[in-house]
Amino acid sequence: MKATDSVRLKTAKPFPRGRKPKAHRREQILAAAFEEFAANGYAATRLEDVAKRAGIAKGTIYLYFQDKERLFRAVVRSLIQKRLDAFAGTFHGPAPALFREMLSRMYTRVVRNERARGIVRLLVAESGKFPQLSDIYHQEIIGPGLKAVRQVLKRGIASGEFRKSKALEFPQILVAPGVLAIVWTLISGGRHRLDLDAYMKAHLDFVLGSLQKKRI
Amino acid sequence: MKATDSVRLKTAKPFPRGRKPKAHRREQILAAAFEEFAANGYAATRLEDVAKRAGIAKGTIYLYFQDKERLFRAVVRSLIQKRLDAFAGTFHGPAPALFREMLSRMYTRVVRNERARGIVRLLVAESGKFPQLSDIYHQEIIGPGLKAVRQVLKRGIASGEFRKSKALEFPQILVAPGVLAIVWTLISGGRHRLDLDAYMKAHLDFVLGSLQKKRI
Amino acid sequence: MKATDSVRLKTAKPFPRGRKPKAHRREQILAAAFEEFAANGYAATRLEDVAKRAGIAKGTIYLYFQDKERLFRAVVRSLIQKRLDAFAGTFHGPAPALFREMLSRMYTRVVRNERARGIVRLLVAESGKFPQLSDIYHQEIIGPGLKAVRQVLKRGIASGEFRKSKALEFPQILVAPGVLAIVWTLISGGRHRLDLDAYMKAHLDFVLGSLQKKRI
Amino acid sequence: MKATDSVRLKTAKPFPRGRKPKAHRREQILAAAFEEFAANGYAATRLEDVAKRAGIAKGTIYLYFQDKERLFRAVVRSLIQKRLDAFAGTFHGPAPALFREMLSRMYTRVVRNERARGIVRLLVAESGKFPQLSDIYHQEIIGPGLKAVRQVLKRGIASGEFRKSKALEFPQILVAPGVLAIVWTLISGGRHRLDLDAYMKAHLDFVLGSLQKKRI
DNA sequence: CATGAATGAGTGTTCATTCAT
DNA sequence: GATGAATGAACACTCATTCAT
Repeated sequence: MKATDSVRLKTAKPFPRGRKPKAHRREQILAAAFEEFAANGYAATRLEDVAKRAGIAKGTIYLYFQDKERLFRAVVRSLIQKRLDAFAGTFHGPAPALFREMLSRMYTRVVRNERARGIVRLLVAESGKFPQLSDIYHQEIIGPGLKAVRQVLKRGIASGEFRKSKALEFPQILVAPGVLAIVWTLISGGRHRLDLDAYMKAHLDFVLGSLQKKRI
Repeated sequence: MKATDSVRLKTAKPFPRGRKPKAHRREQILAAAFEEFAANGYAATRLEDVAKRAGIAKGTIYLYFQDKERLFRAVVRSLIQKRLDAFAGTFHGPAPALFREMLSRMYTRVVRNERARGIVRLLVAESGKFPQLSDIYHQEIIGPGLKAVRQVLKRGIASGEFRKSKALEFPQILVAPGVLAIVWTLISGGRHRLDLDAYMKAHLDFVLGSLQKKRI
Repeated sequence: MKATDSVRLKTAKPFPRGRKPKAHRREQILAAAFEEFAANGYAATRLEDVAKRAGIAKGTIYLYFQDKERLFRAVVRSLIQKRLDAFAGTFHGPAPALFREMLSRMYTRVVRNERARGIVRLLVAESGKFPQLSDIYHQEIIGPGLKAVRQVLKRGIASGEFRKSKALEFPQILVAPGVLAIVWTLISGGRHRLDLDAYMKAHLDFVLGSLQKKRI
Repeated sequence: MKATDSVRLKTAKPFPRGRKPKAHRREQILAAAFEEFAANGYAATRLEDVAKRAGIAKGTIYLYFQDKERLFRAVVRSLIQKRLDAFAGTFHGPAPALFREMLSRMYTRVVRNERARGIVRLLVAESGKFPQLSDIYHQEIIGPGLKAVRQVLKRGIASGEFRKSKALEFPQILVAPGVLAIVWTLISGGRHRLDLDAYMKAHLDFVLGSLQKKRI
């Protein structure tokens, strides 16, 4: 069972009319809306489809959100609730292993995560119309993420495991193959699928190959 | 003899007509359409705006394209007319220099090129609705591009300048920072701008750092 | 000598494409327009199709007719140019034979004539929007036609060949089967075709059976 | 617009929303659509006018019908719900009286019935674009109707009241004056009105005059 | 609270009409 | 005269939003 998108579970509540508790209804709508927005983009998403997916009536959405745009903003906000855990600080071990662990998490949580890819699609597709979208993500996700990468890098340099690298200035470079994999997956739609296991290995190999001091 | 409801005729008012050469009109529309589609996405683009941008009337579009979707497809097709020039084959020099040149072109032609970024935005945003979109790009651009990268890599390995690398299997990894830069630029909209000169240097530095055999 | 080509005096005919004389062009358009109007009705007829059928450009129509409605009216007017020849007055023979001849002409010229059926279709379809359409036809065709029928009937009664009949008041009744045949043909579109020869015979038989005094 | 029959809908009430029982709404639209289609033909009918006549908003139509064409087809189908009752089988009396009764019904139900005349107008005007239209009517109305006429004729012949007639083969001929009256009424639009009472008498008189064996 | 029928502004598309060539 | 590209009003159809139930 995937934790990623629990929305598809058509929870078989035996309630004939018994509605879910109100707090849940809002989440229900947000989840459905996210899937629709991520799949079709803002403009092409019809609230009717969101309602259908959420298993409610069209008008019900308006009991929880003023209009389509507010719903979209709420979706965006709802997506960043799960913060990155302070990573580097809690891990004690060799920097390469740390980096490996970090990448592994990135692939599991982001690259392989349909929900996360949907967010990236929305970011790319809708940041023109909704600039705050990217602002939020820069502040909440991208910034902290890159900071964590840089910390690992720093630690590796400090410990002598890594050589100095311009990547300190642009930690994006270290994770870029992951981003490419996301974009690739988004675009290909399954027709030119990457072997993500091998790809991640190559990614790690390549990055460590550049960071680590070479044998004699 | 009078018709009962001849009322519907609201004679159009005069406006300069047929001033542009006909052959140019189609390109004009394609260019305007590309800008609108790239900026707003397929669904959110109004043909009226395309027409306005092209400096023509809404109906004129339909003289050149059957409908909105065909216009979109035509735009997509028009974007790939400039083929990648056969690159590696014509260049004779050290592999690192070749790679540097290749990257430099990628940044100039793609990353720094608003048109190219627009294409990427369209690919990400619309490949759900228009799968052929990505198929075309895989075949025409991405495939040949990666092939070129792999050739350079191969040549470097053959000449002993590069060590063997898993990147041979996934040449994407070598250019991934460029892709990230594109996505970054698309998302940021100018608010978190990358210093592309420094970034490209870091990219090159990093990649060569991984590919090249190290001095003692 | 034809009146048409005696007028050429000034114009040295520099026509590169050698167009037909102008008078013909108008007829050409009218003919094409009639076919389209009769087939599709006024509203559903596109001037582009009329032009195509006439083998000319769309704009050319406007050199001969102010607008679609005037074209339609001109078509209507053009259709009644061939007057009914004064029929009963010129024929001298037994009334039944006269009636037979009259019906025969009706079937040949009207019922079997696609053009005439097209006119009927237009009358039925467009007389709501163009009331004058039927006025013209009442005056030019239907009225004279019925008058002729009544004359034959009168003559037959006067000569003792026919008995007195209420059909004198409503001569329509005598030709009604012909009208039905027209409507039937218009509606059926070839799928429930009437055997018009047999049908006309039955029509004549029936009408004469009612008009003629019976044997003992 | 036709002032003739818009009278039926007196729903001038500007009620905001959802006031009518849902089941009724569909009939309401069908009725309004029929009147518009019958008056203007398919192409010239605007759905906005249908909506206005039905006292609803344009979009509401689309809650009940997929598009204009489906609405049209539904209208056509709705028009044939009232079948001809099995006529001849239930009537026991002299054939002439039976025929008189039959004609009387025809005039009351069809010739004098604006709705029925509207159907005929649609048949004539739209059977080119909608061939099924006439197929349906042939099967449901015209065929059974003619069969009934033929039955009466047969019975009269069997009882010796009628003489043998070619009309057995073409029962259309017996009712043709009724069809002519419909077409006449459709075309005239009230300007050359037939005296239908007298006309029907003449029709009956004429037909019986042909069918019945004559005195001595 | 929830519903979903109803609304009507908005957009894609057509086509009568114009006019530079 | 003849052309047909260009125009823009008009109309079919969609969908965010409302509100009586």
